Amino acid sequence: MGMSNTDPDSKDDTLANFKKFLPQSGGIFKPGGREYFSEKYMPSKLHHRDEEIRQICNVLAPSLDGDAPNTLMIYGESGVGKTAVISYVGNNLEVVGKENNKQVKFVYINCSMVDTSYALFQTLGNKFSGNDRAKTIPSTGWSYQMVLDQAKKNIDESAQVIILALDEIDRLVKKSGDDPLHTLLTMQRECSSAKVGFVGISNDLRLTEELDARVRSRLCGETITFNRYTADQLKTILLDRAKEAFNPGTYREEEISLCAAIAGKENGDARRALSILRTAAELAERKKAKMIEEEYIYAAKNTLEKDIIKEAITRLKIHEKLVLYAICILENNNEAKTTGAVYSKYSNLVRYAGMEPLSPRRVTEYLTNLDDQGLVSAPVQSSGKHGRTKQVSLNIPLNETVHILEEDKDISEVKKKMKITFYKNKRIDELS
DNA sequence: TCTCCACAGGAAACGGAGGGGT
DNA sequence: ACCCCTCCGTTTCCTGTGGAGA
Repeated sequence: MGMSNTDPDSKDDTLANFKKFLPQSGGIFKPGGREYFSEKYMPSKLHHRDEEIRQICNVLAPSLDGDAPNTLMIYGESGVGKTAVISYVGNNLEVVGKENNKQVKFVYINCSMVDTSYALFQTLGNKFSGNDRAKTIPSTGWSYQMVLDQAKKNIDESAQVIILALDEIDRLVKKSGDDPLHTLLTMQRECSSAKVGFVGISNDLRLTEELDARVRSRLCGETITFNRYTADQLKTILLDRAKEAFNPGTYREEEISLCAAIAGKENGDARRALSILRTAAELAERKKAKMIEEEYIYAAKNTLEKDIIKEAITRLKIHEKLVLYAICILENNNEAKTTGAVYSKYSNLVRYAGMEPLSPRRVTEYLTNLDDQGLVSAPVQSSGKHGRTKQVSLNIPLNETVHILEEDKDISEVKKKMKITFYKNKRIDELS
């Protein structure tokens, strides 16, 4: 029932629509070329990290002699190749170990997904469960002590040299403190057959300041810091990738340089440089252009920035969106944006929709969150007699933000119930 | 120098969802 | 069937605090 399809042409239209997306011969990308830009893609050559790779190999080398290597900390901002380098070295270590009959196991855990003690030891234990149901630890249900015991048993029974890389370890510490690390170090000591070496990877250079002294001293054996890529270095990385992903004659060195220069100026983030280039190629292909031109690079930069904002906003929880919406309204009305003002605007908004507002404490946390994500800045300021409060300001264009929010499914549903409208550049009249 | 505002932000606890062992 | 566990988003309760004005 419902929409019966009586139009004989509609099927063909659909097909025609799909055809537009089929790779064109003479397009920018080679067939399958897009995968060279995926996060998972591991290039055969990691440019400009020879020295870092050499140092890491030096530290980890004892594992090939059956010893646990010294603990290694790797610092560096995002997009400087930390994860790529450690995976590269780790995988090679396993291969070389196998060739020489010295079993080494490389285990990589990203702590942004695994950020509690329980989750860490569950994940770790299951890396050594060998798909044996009796050894597998469920994601919840067991007591913490049981998880610890089983994980330790699994690890020790493997009787291997293990290199455990904990990526984004600063996230783990931020959420769960240094407790999990301390337990990990104790476990390492208690293992009799297996030998465990740690590699900690952190975006935050001040990580160790937050650590307890006993953890700090044991964790910081060796330290390697990755510097940002310069524009020149980014250029060789991009050229390499372009050669693999694009058809010959569809790009020039000039445009690649521009791309590298943009990313280099910002923060030397290779991931960002690559996504600008990918998006530029995507735009060029859609416009049926023969080459990637300068204009596509700039356009790519713009759309990416918008996309990032849009994605960040869509990922927010409903009440976070509502808080942001309240901030937009205050901004539009030129009213003060203190914590209290934001909260009362937000709670009004929510009540108009017949819902219950969250507690002020929670909203304060949301504000800090929005600040962390860069959508607003909310520094605490003291105005003496008028108390201490966050002074909130939007970090993103007002009109665009409102547009995104009002398009958003969550907000538009709430708005329907609200009997309240937000017109561009017009004051809101709140109905009671 | 003291006061006192308007919150900041830590600690604990809650409740219900998702999952145990016996 | 029963009582146990942890996790997550949240509330409740709380103590701490920068600085304009008295």
